[in-house]
Amino acid sequence: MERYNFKLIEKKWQERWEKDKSFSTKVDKNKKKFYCLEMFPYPSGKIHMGHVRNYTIGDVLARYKSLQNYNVLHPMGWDSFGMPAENAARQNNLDPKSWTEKNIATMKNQLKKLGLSIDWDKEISTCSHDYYKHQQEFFLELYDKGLVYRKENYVNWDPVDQTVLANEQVIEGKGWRSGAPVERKKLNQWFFKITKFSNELLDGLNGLSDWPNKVKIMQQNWIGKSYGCEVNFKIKSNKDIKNIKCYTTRPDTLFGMSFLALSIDHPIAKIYEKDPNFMSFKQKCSRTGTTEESIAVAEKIGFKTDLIAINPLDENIRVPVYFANFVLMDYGLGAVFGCPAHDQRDLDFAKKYNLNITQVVKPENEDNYKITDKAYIGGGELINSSFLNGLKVPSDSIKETINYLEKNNLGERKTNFRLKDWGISRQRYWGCPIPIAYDEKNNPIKIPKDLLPVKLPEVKKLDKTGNPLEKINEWKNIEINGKKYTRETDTLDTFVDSSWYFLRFCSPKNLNYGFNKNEADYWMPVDQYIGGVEHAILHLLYSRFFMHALSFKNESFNIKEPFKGLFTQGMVCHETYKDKNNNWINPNEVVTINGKKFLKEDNSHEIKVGPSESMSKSKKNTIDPEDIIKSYGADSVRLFILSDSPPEKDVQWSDEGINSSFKFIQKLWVLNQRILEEIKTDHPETNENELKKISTKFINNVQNNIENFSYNKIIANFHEIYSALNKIINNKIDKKSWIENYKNILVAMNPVIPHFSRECLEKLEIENIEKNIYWPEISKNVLVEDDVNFVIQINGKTREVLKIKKGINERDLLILIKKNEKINNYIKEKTIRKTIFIEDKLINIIIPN
RNA sequence: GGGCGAAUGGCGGAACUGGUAGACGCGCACGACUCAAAAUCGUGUUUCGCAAGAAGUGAGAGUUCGAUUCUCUCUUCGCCCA
Repeated sequence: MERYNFKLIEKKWQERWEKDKSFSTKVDKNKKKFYCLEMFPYPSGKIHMGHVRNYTIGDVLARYKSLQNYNVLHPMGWDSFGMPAENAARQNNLDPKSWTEKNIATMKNQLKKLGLSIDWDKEISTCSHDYYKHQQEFFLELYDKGLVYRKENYVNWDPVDQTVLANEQVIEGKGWRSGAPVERKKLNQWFFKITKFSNELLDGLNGLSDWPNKVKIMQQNWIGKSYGCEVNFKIKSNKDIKNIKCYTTRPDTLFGMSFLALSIDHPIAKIYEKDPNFMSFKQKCSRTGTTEESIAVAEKIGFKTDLIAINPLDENIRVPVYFANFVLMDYGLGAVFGCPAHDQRDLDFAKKYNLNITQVVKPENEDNYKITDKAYIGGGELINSSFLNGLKVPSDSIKETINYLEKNNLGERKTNFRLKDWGISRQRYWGCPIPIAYDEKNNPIKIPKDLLPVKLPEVKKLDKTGNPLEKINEWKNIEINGKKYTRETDTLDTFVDSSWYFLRFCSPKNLNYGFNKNEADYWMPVDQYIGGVEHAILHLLYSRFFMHALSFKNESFNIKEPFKGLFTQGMVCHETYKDKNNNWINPNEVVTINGKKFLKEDNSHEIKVGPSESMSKSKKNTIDPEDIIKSYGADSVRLFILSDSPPEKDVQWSDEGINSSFKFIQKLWVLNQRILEEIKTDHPETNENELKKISTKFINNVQNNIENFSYNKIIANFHEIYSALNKIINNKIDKKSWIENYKNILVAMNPVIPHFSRECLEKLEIENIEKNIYWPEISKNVLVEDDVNFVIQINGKTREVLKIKKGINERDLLILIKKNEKINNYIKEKTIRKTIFIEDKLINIIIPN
């Protein structure tokens, strides 16, 4: 028999699809739409297995929905601005643009070989002028709405490379490339006012029923709404400071207060700037990075002022005021009161500076609880708190304290958010220029719309340090309406690029605006968005914000939630290998002999096998999809990447696995030829309905499993239908029935192995086949069986399973099973105490032991 | 430290709202074909036991006629936040 030649067949269908523009879609209001989107890739060079998994999952769904006659939008583009291009350019002396374009060409070609049902006419690339032009328009639109502003903010500064570092480029407080200790530096930066929508972004999560719960919880925690109050402290001082306001979620612990701590960026700090001791303290603080984590890990240090704060609940409690490195200016009010007994950070601080530790919460049922090295943060009842004593912590205590503070004008109930405004300035070349210029007094002006896009100047070579845009004077210095200006040299965070690309896909060629209303209204929101969980917070939150921002004060656009459904897939893992010198070894340098792994070039050199970990270049455990497609074909890869694990979990790549998928397709091909042979001889008048039954069951299972994202079970269904067909192939089945049912089976396989399925469908020689390929309607009554497997239990243990006609009642059943020798051995000579009877399912007979 | 989730054969994993635990695949074993091997096909494969049977879903309890599924405690691991 002829072997399945995937090389020829996959090429044939990919060319056919491309020629026929099979996946190109237009707005069609008579059809239900389905917008299926996978997170677009960064063009880093080649596709990796993570892409293969992501896009295969999406493609199965897109093809399935197409077969169900949805109008499916399934586009692809490139998240093509960003640091890797810049780094590669610096290292290899080339320009980011051509590096990026080359990568896009390579990866596009690779994606095509996977046989994805993508509408390539809608391809976009965020680094192209016709994309970022509209982004600049949006920036200005948001600017006009008051959602963009400029302020001074701290950044991670690498003093050696003279550059700003992203948080992930700071490793243990040092610059990732230079290794120099990172400093805090203040820069003027642009911000999106995401906090304006804190409440909306939080509440909006409730409507997202097709999102994984864990992602919603992560976003909820990130937004971090807290209920507390602002407390006003009177200050005793010889300076002109009368009071300080603190934000707290635990006003009920006020009686345990032993100090007040200010951020070094607090306005009061200005007064101390003449004090050299304070300045050296500030200097010390600036050596800590800007991330919350680095601040949390850093040693807690303070600078004692001459101020004394008075407890608003009892003016006899007077405590010192410190500046402290763990207080952040942009959370709350940049000032907190310290209650060491019930906050670990405060306890560490108090021990260091010998401050009082007063316990004010007594845990329930523990009368002699003592605070030692650990702060007590649980509930209980208030003690040592004067008129608040006995209140239940935290439920009553917080409420009552705030009531008291408000009544006596000592404080005010406030909700607070952890979410900070989104800093969008990046001191980088390879990004979207910010459409702003400055006059000689450094006042920003908008670049007029008719001068957009502000194009990036081309550079042939990047210097090793600093931002090249600052050095290109002919670009930087401009004239607008005869006046001289200097351009903004920062570019936009690439998260901005990806915050609206899904909207651009609706009308990728629209020239005068980022999208066309008609098309956006039809396609949006994305019905199913698929990508890695690593974007669960930032990318998804920023995209949601961007849609809120576009909808804000806008009567013609109101799409606040861009992603109706979200699915987060797991990673692709592989075993790791090391040689005797502990060097990582790539899987394709390893051979297996008698179940042991050896170095390929030297078969006597055994390899240490490490645990399976997510594929990464640093551990060298990557498998190149292109190699795999070349030797096994796209359908085998698609089949395997879905088969072993549920898509939301990690999957282990293995040679045995891909090999078995390949062999399975070969087996399906052999089966296909046998069926074609079988169909040639008609057996009219035969009343064979077994085929109808198994095909209906198969389609039903596949359908359910696609809709529940149980893609691994679809592959199990494929194996089941294979063996079922193998069993009945020699039954006398009439030709019409064969063609109809087998066609339906092939269609149901199509989303996963489209080339194979399409080729087999062609071989069936059905007239006008193209129009006949649609997801089969199944008649559920075919699935209804006359007999059921009835479970007979004795004292809760299954003793027998009987095939019995449906609808039997308990009495008849008991008569029947008494005739069964095995069961009767258990129950004869015993009194039946009780029976539990569940129709068509189970009987449990309870007898004395 | 907090939040979320997971734990089932040698391995990846099935088991719909509590009702036959281990679908399907990998691996392994045996058999067929072959001088032989590969490939292919067939059979078997939770553990103990020759068998009848018994035990069994991380550990321990609980609810129930019946628990992988529900409740509580604990252990380990993963992810996110700090």
